[in-house]
Amino acid sequence: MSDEERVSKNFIEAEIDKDLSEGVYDTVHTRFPPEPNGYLHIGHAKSIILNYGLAKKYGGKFNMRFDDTNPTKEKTEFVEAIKKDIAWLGADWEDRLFFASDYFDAMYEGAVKLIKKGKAYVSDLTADEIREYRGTLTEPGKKDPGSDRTIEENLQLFEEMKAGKYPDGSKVLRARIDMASPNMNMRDPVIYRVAHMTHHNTGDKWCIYPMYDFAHPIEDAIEGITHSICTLEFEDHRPLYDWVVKELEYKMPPRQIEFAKMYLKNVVTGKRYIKKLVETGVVDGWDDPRLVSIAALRRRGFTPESIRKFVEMSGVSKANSIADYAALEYCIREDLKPSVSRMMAILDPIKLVIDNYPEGQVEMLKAANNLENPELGEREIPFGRELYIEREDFMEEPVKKYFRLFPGNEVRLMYAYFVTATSFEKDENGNITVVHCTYDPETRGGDSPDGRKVKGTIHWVNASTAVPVEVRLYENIIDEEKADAAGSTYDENGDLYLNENSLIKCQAFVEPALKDAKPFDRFQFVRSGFFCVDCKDSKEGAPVFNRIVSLKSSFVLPKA
RNA sequence: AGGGCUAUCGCCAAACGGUAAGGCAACGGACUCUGACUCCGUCAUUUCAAGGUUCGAAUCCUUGUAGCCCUGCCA
Repeated sequence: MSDEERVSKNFIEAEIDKDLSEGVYDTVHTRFPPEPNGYLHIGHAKSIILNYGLAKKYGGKFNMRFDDTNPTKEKTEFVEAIKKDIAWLGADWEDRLFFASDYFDAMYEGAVKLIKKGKAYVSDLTADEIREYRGTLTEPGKKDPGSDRTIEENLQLFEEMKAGKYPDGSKVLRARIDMASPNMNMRDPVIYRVAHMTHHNTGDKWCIYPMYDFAHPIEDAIEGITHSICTLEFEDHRPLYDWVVKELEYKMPPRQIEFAKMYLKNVVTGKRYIKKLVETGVVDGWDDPRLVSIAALRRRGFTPESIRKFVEMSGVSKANSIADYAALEYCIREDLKPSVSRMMAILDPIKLVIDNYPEGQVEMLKAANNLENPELGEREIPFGRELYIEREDFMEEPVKKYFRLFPGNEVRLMYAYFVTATSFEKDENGNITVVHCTYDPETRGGDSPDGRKVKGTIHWVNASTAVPVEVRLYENIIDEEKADAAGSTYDENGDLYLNENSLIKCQAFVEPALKDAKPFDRFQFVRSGFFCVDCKDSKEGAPVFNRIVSLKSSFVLPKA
């Protein structure tokens, strides 16, 4: 048995197995049904991957469907964005792209059928009155006066609603179920409302629109969905879902199964906060790399594979949960580790001058692109007398167990030579600006012929050929402490709130090969993390790098 | 006359009456031309609590406790 087969089934798969073995269904057909009223985020990704994965696993089908039954909130603009995100995640709906609005005729017929069965009636109550009549959580509701109407009356009234005879809010169609039900959803729910609105798909054809609870089961049934998977808050709606498919007499009614949404720790998810962040200019839109919309994750540099892995790793259950962002980070590292080139970039530079290296000379040195994956090949890097190294790679007075550069210490310049620090210069503020060293010409390539070892290896970029680029670090949405250090604040609910300090921009120096990096190219920068070329702000010859994730841990100076 | 759902390690999450998987995180140690990676090791005598049934309980029963959802003409 392989590791993969050993992974236990989640509870939805267990239910599907049961349905299949009992002959309730002979196939599995799932769907992802977003309302086109905004952008998709990591939470939706879970639903998409779950639904698509289930269909694939059981050799069934997966539908894409826009649940567009409320024209007041929906826009065509979102339809395209959502399709793009889902396709990017790898969920393939083939030729099955549907709109709930395509079924408005069938839904209308369904409503007429309910009226004819005496299971629905037209109400004249206002929205406020309906609320009053519905009762409370502990008191039963009251009978709607409209429920005494005859079938003929209801039929005519509903027809007139459809014909546009009544203004918005004046009449609704209600399902006749149980005004005393402890389940509020069953207290004669409204199933059709009047709304004189232009729909993004059907235009002005309709002025009555079905409600979610009535429309959704019909959509599922029409498409032959077997397992209608949704989130926990719809659990109380399941009796109504079942009521609709039963009263409408569908031969193979779909079945609703609910799972718990998953939240991520320390990320901004609330729509109104994001809106505020956009309005105040803290973020540059819904795809700002600090956010967790699918588009933001894509722009930041996450891969579809990493998100899929994250979802699979997280599992599915009915217990509310908040996942660690660290798990997402793990997934992207795992994906990128073997697949991207490992380049050298200096984010916080100081100069290293090799005093015994010939002035003006530049030589080319070979470097493996990824030592763990030889398929990625090699490249040549220019090397010269003056280099940039990381500020943290030199210490005037080394602390214990520091084995990088300090006066008198020998280290290896990665893929280059052994060097020994000799002296250094400071500016008027006492900051080190230049470190002087000598190199051992015998150690070209990074090994000493006499077998001498060095404890430290540091990375570098040749100063005369270095390319200055903008590098963006997003430290603070990952970890609470880092967020605090970066000056982020929290709202009254304790949710993390970003401010302008949440983004750190550095002017970094990179290898010349990186000058022509294209949007979405990904690299590992030695000891700095994984980076992706920004798709919005990069220009020809001047890539901007977003840090996707840091390496697991960076060197922290021990306390002196 | 409220109803529904959930509770297993810091975080996810298996276990379906047969004696607490796995992953993330964390912590040791080895290795290293990235203080990364990799490797090796540690990490729940106990499953929200208290009772009960049973040879045997995370699983069944009882009673509590805590959290989430529901009173849109939103989805």
